Amino acid sequence: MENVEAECRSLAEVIARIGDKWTVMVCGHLSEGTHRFNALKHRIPGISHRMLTITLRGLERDGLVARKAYATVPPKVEYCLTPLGQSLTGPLATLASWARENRPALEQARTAFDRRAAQG
Amino acid sequence: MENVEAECRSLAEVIARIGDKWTVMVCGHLSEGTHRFNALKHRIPGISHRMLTITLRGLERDGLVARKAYATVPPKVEYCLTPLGQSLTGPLATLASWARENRPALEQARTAFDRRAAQG
DNA sequence: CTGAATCCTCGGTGATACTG
DNA sequence: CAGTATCACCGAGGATTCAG
Repeated sequence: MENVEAECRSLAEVIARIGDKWTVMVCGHLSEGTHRFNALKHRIPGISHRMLTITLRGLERDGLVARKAYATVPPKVEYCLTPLGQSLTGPLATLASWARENRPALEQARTAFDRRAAQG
Repeated sequence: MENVEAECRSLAEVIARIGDKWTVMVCGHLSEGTHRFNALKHRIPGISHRMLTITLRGLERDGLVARKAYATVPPKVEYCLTPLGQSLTGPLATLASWARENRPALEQARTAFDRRAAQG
């Protein structure tokens, strides 16, 4: 790594964008394919109606998610990843692999640290 | 991608952990090598004394950063990445590359979206 | 120089109700 | 079914001060 400064800034930008509470979850589920609003809401435990709307708006604004509304009654709106959004799933999967492989190490370090802190 | 559910959860965990305002910055600079507290503080524009302390504590707790204190006057404390922390820089660099390559597309999508929203 | 504690502000988030 | 608006809450983060 030579130009750490520039890498850091752009990385920090992306992390700031996708680092909120729900964005990665939404992206992950949309990487499976197109989903309707309520389908997403049902698949993502704990997300509120409002936050799903906001999260999808943000992703749509950044060109990562495409929204398709059908003028039917009742309304039907489908969301899917754009090519740009799909290109992000690769790097995210890399990070996810690291996460799965190293989660035990993280938890072990955490409990060890807390035990040391508790004892002094 | 078959098991999206599990991948999502572990990924969301890591994102939640490193997705705060300063962690990636600190990791990035420590990936260059060992640094003292004030060195980090000066290299990371805008970070407060308090937040640098908290961020480093969190990283140390998770076993990503090692802290070495010298019993001198004045005190001298050095921070560096652990092997676990170094193993994270790979996936992060992948994400950083994506960020640098696609930042123009993101900004373009954003302005286009905002223009559409402004006009109706 | 490094770190801990306190106070305070602000924005993200959730609950709810209403609209088309 | 999908989206918007309003209110209230809570915690992240900044400024400051004190300690070792």
